[in-house]
Amino acid sequence: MPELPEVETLARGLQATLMGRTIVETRVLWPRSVIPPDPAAFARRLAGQTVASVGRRGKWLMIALGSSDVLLIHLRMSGRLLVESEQCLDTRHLRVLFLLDDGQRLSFFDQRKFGRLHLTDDPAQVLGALGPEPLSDEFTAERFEEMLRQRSGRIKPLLLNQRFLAGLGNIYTDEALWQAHIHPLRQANTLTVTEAHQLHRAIQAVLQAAIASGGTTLQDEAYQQADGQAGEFASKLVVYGRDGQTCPRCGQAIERITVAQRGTHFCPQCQSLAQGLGPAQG
DNA sequence: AAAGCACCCTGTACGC
DNA sequence: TGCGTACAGGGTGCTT
Repeated sequence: MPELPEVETLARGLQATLMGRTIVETRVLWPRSVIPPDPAAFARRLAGQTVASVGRRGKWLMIALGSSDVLLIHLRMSGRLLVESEQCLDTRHLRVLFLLDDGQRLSFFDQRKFGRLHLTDDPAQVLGALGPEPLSDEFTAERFEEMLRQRSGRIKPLLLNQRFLAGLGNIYTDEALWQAHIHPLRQANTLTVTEAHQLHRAIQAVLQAAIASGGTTLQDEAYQQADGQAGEFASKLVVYGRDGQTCPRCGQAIERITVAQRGTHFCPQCQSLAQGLGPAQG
């Protein structure tokens, strides 16, 4: 599933390809993929617009256009964006198609139809509610520790909450918690200062390593970089999808439990719950 | 504030 | 073989 590293990789790839390109024509094959949901208006508004820049905020891809319009794209579960040549004819799961002035096309595929293309001149309305960027200068260990102190919920669902922190999904949350030796059910405000700092470092390390590998492409999965390449990080996952396999740190079997309706992978030995489920003592 | 659930979808994996 | 059902996932919105 596309999380921050996958969207970042995609944004970098698209930046090189799309900068300065003009959208000649837009074809919406699945109307619910676009916001506002009037495909004709969506297409009309995009016609003739030129790409000024491609960026990312959380899991949102941002394509800034020549006007004040921004095309915000969320891939959700199965969305894919590919720049293709004109003779590419695979239209399976194709939802939106942009014809570009250089003869190429930008194709939005989305098997499960959860993804959204949001055309707006006020991106803050969509992005404003997001928590801090985990790789930004503002996201310091001290700030993270402060954020955690104010929350009494379980750490895993909290990390998945995009209003708390932007960009983490199920895969990198499990990996970061493993790296920081923290059990997914730990209550956020019971983490020690040391643990909070470890988790902060783990989140940044996991995201940076994944970006360096071009993201994670799971088997039978849709995610691809803008040129269609698979990401290389899947082989470096330690806990995600590896239940039953041994923990490379201690040799214990990785377990899979359900937390807040999400499959959760962790090492019961390294990520002990013993240090504190309830409120901090003394 | 926290937690649970339904919803949006489809392909795959399973039981019968 | 083939049908029905459970499940995976991110995010929103509702209820408790």
